[in-house]
Amino acid sequence: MKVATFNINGIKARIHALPDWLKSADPDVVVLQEIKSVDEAFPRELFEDLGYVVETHGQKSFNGVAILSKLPLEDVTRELPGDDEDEQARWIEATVMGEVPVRVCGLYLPNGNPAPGPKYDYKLGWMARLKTRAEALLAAEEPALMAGDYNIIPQDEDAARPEAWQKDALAMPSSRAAFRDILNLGFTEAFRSRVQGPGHYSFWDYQAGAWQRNDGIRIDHFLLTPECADLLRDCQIDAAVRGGEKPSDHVPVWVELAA
DNA sequence: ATGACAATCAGAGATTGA
Repeated sequence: MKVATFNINGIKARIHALPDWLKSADPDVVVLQEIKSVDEAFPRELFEDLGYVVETHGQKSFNGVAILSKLPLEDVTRELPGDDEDEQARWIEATVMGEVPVRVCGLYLPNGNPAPGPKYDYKLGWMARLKTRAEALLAAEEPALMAGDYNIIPQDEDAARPEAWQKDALAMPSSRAAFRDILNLGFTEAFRSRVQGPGHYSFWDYQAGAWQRNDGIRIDHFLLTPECADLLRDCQIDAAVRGGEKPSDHVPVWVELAA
């Protein structure tokens, strides 16, 4: 079973690029971030025609997440628990009924800039709620994963120019520590469990020719429970998608899971 | 230190992003 994450930076703007990638990569499940659309405006038929079940958690203008799946989904939920006041659409989860059922959580973690400030406080608060949900996933002792745009550069090797990010909410020591606080509960970061070393990125800014200069950062991640890590067969970044027609600034990252 | 670029909503330019 191939599960992917892709921050598409607007479904309307990716109406060609996303189906094109789905046809070539043929993932069974995709979690999308930044659909930037309300549920009613999401072009679900486009993906249903490609064989996907569509579950969205949309919002006007900003944020918004979704799950596309060729396998049946059960128990879809759309809120990260812990703050009833939080109006931002950044979380969706469902159980994918494959050969082995897998709980798949799709997340769009807050950017947090400028830091310090209220947006950074929101990021850290959101990560504290994420940790609580992560603990519950571990306690269930079942295959589960949390995938999406974490807006975290885990280590200096995950940026082409780490010095440029030192004071940024994506790479500050307190941001990295909050990420490790979750990882260290017992999750496997899928990509780093299989690939070592610098030069692997999932985002390149639209500005200043970042793609052409390979000035990227790696901020889209998969965290697997131990039971899910047992199933991990591969994890790759589809970097070439960034060079396509009218691309998102992020590219897809995917895992292959097998019993 | 700033802006570069893109998307959204709206119907110009502000806001957001990373």
